Amino acid sequence: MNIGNVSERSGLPVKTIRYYEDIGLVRSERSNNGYRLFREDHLHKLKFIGRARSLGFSLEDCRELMALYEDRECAAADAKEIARHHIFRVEQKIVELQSMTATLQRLVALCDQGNRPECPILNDLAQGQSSLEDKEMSLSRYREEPAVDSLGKKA
Amino acid sequence: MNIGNVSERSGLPVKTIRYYEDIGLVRSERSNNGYRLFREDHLHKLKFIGRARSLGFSLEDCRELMALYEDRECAAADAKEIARHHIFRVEQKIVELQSMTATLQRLVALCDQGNRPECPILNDLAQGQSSLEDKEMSLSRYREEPAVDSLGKKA
DNA sequence: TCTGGGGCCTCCAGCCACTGGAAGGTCAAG
DNA sequence: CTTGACCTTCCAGTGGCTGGAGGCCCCAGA
Repeated sequence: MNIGNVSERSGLPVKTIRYYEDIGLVRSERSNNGYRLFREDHLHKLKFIGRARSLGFSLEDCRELMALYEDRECAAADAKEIARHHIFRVEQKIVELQSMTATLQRLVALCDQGNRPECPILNDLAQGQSSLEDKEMSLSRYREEPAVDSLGKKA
Repeated sequence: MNIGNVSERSGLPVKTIRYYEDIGLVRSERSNNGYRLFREDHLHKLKFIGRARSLGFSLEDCRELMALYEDRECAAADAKEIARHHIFRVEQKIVELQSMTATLQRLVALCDQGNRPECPILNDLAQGQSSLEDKEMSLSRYREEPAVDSLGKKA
């Protein structure tokens, strides 16, 4: 298989596959013309990575999970550990984002009520306490773990 | 005020403040020795940005919000629009993350039940359907909006 | 007056996970 | 023989910082 074919069958962009090879996440042979040559098991690995990525695992996580998958001894416990840790990070992130939207929604609601000369959103950002009853949110820092990275990508 | 002072009072790292100046988000004067010189209104702006960032707004959002804050006419509606759009993105992100943890938790639960020779997590990643009843999750792509970026940072 | 230590400066490189583009080689169809 | 799709490499950029090198500046203490 050439890379375009693998891309189609794995759902990963061509550039991404090349990038994964670059950082040593997958390997490939070469045919005489210099083109990358992929076999079924390469494709399999790429799908594995794609699935793990879609669940939010980092590429380093993927590397570990793949290694576990390769040498199958006692892998389950380790994989579970990685997954559990990942769940923890994702849940933290969710709480954080929920807290954000809650605050923003209160601000927008205040805006909707109108009958105020100034914008409550901008005021809150400027003073950090103008319009909201519970001010804990404002200016609170979210500087914890490296956390879960964004999965939003352009298709 | 020197930059260290501003850093302390705004809660933003020195490097970050310099970076914000670099990208033209804030300005500063210079004293004779070449040190950056900040006044109260610079500090005010930096706090504004810090608060907006803590609510998940991008630096581009911050730029817009600040511009709205500067020239106060009809700013409220625009600010609300930005906030609303931001809420939308964050909520999408939350749903996405919830779906992830749900899947992962099912996998970990399967792992905990034991009495399987192989690890359900790794199997699912490898086949995308081995252990889960509802397979929609696996290999589903999350390629939408540029989305909300990670807020996890090292302190 | 010297010295040390802290704060400040600029510039460069790196993080993650790609993505875009330029410049060029290869291959199959018409 | 040309066209156009596909492949190659390499370089640069994204966002939002962060770390480090190398070098001023300034003040307190000996």
